[in-house]
Amino acid sequence: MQQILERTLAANIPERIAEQIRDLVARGRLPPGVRLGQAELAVQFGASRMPVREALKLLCAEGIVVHDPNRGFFAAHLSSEEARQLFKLRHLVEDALLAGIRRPAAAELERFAQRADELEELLNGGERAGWWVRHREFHQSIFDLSPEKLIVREAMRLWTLTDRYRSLLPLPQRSSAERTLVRKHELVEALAATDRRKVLHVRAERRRQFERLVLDVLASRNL
Amino acid sequence: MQQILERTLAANIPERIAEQIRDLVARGRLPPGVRLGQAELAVQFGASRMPVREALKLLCAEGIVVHDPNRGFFAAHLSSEEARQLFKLRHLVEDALLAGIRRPAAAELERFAQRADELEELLNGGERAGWWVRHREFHQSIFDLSPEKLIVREAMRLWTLTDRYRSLLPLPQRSSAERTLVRKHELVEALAATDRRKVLHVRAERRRQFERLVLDVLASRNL
DNA sequence: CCAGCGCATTGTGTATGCAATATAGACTAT
DNA sequence: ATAGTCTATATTGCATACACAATGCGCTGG
Repeated sequence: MQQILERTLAANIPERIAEQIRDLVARGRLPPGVRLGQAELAVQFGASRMPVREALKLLCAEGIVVHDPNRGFFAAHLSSEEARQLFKLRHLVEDALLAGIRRPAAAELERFAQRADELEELLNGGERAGWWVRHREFHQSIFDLSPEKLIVREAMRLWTLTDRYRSLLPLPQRSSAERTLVRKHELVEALAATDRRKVLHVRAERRRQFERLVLDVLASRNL
Repeated sequence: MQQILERTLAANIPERIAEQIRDLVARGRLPPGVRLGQAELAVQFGASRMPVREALKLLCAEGIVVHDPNRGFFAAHLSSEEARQLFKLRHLVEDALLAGIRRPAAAELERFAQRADELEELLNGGERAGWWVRHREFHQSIFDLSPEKLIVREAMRLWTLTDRYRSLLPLPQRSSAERTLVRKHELVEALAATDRRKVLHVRAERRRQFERLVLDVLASRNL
């Protein structure tokens, strides 16, 4: 089970570990409520308990891990109530953010289109693993068109928090996935036309669709 | 300079230390950009470097401390740009929050009025130290009228972040302080009447006033 | 047989030690 | 004189070690 630290851009160990754990949680690999033993994780990541501890504290601050003092760290539980509030915040923050994005340069537009194509490829290839991270990157790069960096960070934090709920969702159907991709290209076109209203609208619709799916699943499981 | 850990409700050491440092930063005792050496703080708080480190990481996640890997922790800088974005978020979040508060029970109303009076007393006594923490508590108790606990936490986080900027402000003039108090009692009345719109309006106005003051000071100092 | 208590075990929280990295100052060469 | 480099020092980051708290189990007594 010895899982090695994958090479990433982050220089320091705690962040790398946090990234890994975040991913494991997001992909449902570490189910909600599970105990996150420090020693166990330490050997899994080939580090000592201290960086692991710091990573857990980080995730704790992000809200995807909870910490009972003297008892330990646990993967945070999911609830429809939390989901609702998270989405409410996301709607507020992302709408405000997208309302103020600048027009992308030609090279950036190129890159957006390219990324949208990549996403299409990944989807056709049936790879679900890489999909969500690329998906996230794609939208982050859109957010980055805003000069309000602090708000962008906030938006991404909320994105991460809601992302945990994706693991609940069934695999996206082929048809719905295609609809999503159409929307992505719609988005790129809107960006090209500097049609902020359109960008905002497309994103908001997508977000609300996601929200509906999540809340439905949660309701059906009495969470 | 041996500063002892004051007794507080928090059980664990890192949180207590974080609280202290947060306070020192908020009161301008640790000016922006200053180096926060781990060993130094450790001896000041009579603890070892590890809890201090965790406290710093905590504050780092909160955004009032920044961390250059392998270089150390520093008190975060202030900037009008950050302030603007923080206030933008506060406006969004608090407006949404206050729009959904419930009517306080009779006992709670009593408590609000009492707190407003306490604030008046503190102001007359010229005590500036206790004022801001009471002020904060007062508004937190209003936020707590919302069932959306996660959003309340978010609001308080943003409150803390903007609170750093208070240290820039000159001492409130007597007259303006009285105006503020009038507004507080206005607020309590609006709460009593379940007039959400009024509550929202009073708070929003206050917030924008604070924002203006902060941005003016920052502008005058070319920050 | 069950409830309550005490002990052992497990795991967290904190302290200390050591290696690695950044910083400052002096020295050298251009 | 100034820029560059090398070295000494201070500080961070991680690992190890130890103290303490919580949990679970067995034992005893009712």
